[in-house]
Amino acid sequence: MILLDYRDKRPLYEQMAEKLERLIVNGGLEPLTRMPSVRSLAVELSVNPNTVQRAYAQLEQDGYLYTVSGRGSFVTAREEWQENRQNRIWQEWRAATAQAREAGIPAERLIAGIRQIYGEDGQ
Amino acid sequence: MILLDYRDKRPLYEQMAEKLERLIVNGGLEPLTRMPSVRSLAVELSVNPNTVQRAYAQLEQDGYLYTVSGRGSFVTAREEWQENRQNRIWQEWRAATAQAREAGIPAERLIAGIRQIYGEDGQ
DNA sequence: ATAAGTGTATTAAGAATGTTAATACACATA
DNA sequence: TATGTGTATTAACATTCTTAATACACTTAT
Repeated sequence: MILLDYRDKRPLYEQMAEKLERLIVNGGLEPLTRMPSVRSLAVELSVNPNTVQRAYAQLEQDGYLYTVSGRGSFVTAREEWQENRQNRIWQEWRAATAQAREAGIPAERLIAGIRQIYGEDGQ
Repeated sequence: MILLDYRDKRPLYEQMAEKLERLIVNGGLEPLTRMPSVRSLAVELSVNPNTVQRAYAQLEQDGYLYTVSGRGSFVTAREEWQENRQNRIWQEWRAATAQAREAGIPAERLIAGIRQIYGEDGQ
């Protein structure tokens, strides 16, 4: 399913969470399907079950997974995690924009920045 | 000059740097004037000189101070630190905007956000 | 020259935090 | 009731961070 990189200096659970998130965002994990159990994935990757649990908890916190007690963890429906993700990013963007205003960057410059970033190739 | 808050859980140097930055940004410290020496401010606040040094180093890194060897640390000219500050904030804003694009937030929503944030009272 | 004032580099001790593992618990279902 | 699920708790270990002690380098006034 995923592969850990031991040259990566980040903690295992963070690395796992990031790889799984990317997998979900890129459609590599079908919504509503069950994730591997904490223990089975732990065996597969040779780590402690708690490490997998922590990665799952992070993904659940971010809305990518949900858990049914005793049955397992499942991938959230696309529309749902997409909305959560957009809300998080939107909050951060607003904070960055408020800072820009406070620093005296004119609104016109921001709008020009949007044109540039949204214009680069795609869209 | 400044006062440390011991209920604040952040490290001393960070607290000092933040308070001094605010002081400079708000015009409480005249550009081109000398800062208190590392040792004198350390005595005044009852901390180790290295702690003050670290705060000063941070401020210098961010362009708020500059140092003349053997003579002391001085407040940077307003235009200069303002430009540094805007550059930092601009970089962060661009990153946030690129993320917004990747998450599928439409450009129009961002532009509306700018109107709202820049419109709130002042301008 | 030299003393006193500046910032800075180096090192170490200690504290605080973060990460992983061990273990036991609670729930669901075959 | 046995097996499979996620979760809570605790502890050990590692890592990072913070502060202090000390010595160094430079400038300037005496």
